[in-house]
Amino acid sequence: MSLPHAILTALLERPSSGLELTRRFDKSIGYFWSATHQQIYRELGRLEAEGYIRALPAEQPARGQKKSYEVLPAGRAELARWTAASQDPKPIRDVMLLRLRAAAVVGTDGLQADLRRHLELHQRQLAEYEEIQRRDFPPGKDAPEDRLRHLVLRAGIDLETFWTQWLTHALQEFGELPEGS
Amino acid sequence: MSLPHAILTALLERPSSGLELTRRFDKSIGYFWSATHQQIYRELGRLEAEGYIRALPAEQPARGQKKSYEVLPAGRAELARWTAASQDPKPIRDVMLLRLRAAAVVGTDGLQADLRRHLELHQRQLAEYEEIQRRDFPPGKDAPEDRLRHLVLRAGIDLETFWTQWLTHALQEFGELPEGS
DNA sequence: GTCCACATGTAACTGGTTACATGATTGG
DNA sequence: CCAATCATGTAACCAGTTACATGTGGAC
Repeated sequence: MSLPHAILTALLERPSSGLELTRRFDKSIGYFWSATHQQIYRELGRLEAEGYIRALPAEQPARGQKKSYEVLPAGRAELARWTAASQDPKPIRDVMLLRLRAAAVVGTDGLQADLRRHLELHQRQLAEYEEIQRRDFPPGKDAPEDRLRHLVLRAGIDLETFWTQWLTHALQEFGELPEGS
Repeated sequence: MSLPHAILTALLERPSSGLELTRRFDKSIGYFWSATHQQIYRELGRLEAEGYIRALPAEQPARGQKKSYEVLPAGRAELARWTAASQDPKPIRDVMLLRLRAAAVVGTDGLQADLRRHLELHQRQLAEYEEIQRRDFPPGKDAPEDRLRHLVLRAGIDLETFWTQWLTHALQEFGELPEGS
């Protein structure tokens, strides 16, 4: 049940229409909680029905018309409740690790190329995060509420750093592995 | 579409019944791809229908009777195909990061306790992985097919290490943050 | 014989994904 | 007026989750 709360957070940061939210979920919040426009519209409907948000201005009844939402007090309260509530961390769920485990049984043919591709993708993501860090969090001047946002960004940076290192390591092992087993 | 391939891998490592698989998915493979017994039985049915696996011995027709499965050549081929096929990495999807981002808007009240709890859980998981490493991969004698399994374990160790460090860092920031904002 | 653990399953629901539908606005 | 783009939505499907159902075999 995280998507509604991701949307509430985004709307508190800035009231938006469905499409604007969709675009923001392609970056920013989307870096650690992605969503498609179908999910977002469905969830906006539910949130409005529950009285957590409301459509902003003059009535725009239907399709094709832009409709912006803002968070109501009940929505803010629900988000605060959810943020403070205890939640268990989810175990890792990663396909590449599964593929490596499978490769230990059926052989490593063809895997190397995709490992290299993933390494490149993670390096690119890491560079993007570091660019954001340079731009939004120059050293030595974090405003107090920016501290938390910087913390989140650093998690992204550290995770991508982990992947690049691990994949590099994996490719080294592959270099030393006998062909196709 | 990863669960069937996780099951094929597990069955190749050792033919098993549904319940045995369920137990093995509580550790080992389950460390990076978990599954409940309901999922496993459903998937075993599909895999058998597709001719990737077959029930092992004398016919045991129904409920209450143990039923073991082994992988057929077609199943092994499918697993090899899947392992080698190019697949995009999934973006991060983490509730704690979302909660921190929300806390930047609605305040950090109550979050600190759960951060501490998560830190403990990740430390415990890390210790468990390191114990497995000591037991199964003593330094200096990795057999070639064990190399890949060790690589997977090291990913788990490094990820838990990342989380413990990041959570420690986050708690330090919280110590310096003004109360409840 | 009854209870409990073992073992296999069904049903209903939820969140996420993919494909498609429909209306409004704007540039040519 | 036509095509492209913006914007909102519907429908069908799939994987994972939760709750429950049913049968077997052994301990007492």
